[in-house]
Amino acid sequence: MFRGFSILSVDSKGRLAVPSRYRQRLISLSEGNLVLTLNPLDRSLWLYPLSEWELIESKLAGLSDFDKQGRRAKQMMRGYATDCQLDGQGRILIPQELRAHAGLGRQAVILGQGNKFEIWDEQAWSKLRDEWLYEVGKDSGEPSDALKSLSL
Amino acid sequence: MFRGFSILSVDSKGRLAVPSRYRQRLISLSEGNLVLTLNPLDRSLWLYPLSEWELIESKLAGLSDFDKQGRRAKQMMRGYATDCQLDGQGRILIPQELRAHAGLGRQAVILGQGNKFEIWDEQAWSKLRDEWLYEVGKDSGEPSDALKSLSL
DNA sequence: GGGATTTGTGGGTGATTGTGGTTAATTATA
DNA sequence: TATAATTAACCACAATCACCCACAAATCCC
Repeated sequence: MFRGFSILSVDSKGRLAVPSRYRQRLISLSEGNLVLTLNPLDRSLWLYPLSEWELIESKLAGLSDFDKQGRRAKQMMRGYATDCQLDGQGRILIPQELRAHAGLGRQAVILGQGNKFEIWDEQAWSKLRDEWLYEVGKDSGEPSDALKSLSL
Repeated sequence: MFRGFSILSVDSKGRLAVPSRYRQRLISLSEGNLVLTLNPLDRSLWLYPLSEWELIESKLAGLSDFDKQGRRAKQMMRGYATDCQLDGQGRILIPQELRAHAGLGRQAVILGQGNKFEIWDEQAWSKLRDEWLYEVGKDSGEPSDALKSLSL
């Protein structure tokens, strides 16, 4: 399971270095074959090892086309799914289209999220984090049932 | 279960020595593998033995991505969860980002909190403690039902 | 109380990692 | 087919980190 946080730069060619602590695992999981796609729920990207992506793909195939949310998620994720490979320096190239969707500027944040990574524009991410911390801290907002019962 | 209190210094590189009385236990629990993440409820950090963190992670994995609050909790807790290892001197390195979240200066406080440790900036902690003692002393705040029936 | 040991703190150094750039290959376009 | 644009492979530098050693303060033990 992937976890953890890094700030990385996206260079002028749209390349992003995957933090080295993950590389070995990515190589042994799928020989460094990765799938990058958009996150249909946020303005960010998801990066899967190929083997994990294949599981996702079969889950998506199971979603009914008559459920609108499901259909859209399917379209987005599959439609934008891009194969990529770690280069010699452990970087991936993020296609223009996907960079635009996530609003990726010079600095990006990469978050380990279990079976995948999530990639955000650095500023967008800090904004989101601050807002969330504020919400949670207010201590008046209504936590969802799932959260209320969560003991950490 | 961890308990107790220590004041420790954070050196210029952001390292913090785990009090030696805990080290043996941390090593036997998870070979000195620890996970440091942010405490979303306060400006402080949580330090888990890896084995304890894995329990938390599986709780988080159960939250739905289609529920916004659940998704955010997952992103934040997992995203900031940083693997660390005790170094030869029994220290951990606290990443810049996490230090910033907790406002960690030169002196830190580490509190045993059951399945984890809580790490505070020393000044922030004393302030909080004093405020809390003052609040409770006033005896006017409304304790929740759960607290009212608590005998300590 | 005094010596020995453990513990916390600080710093130096070499290896690793992230980043930027250059050149060659491939693909697309005119 | 030639040219432009894009992508891949390669190299080099700079910042960071892990590892090591050294010292001082606290603690333990006789």
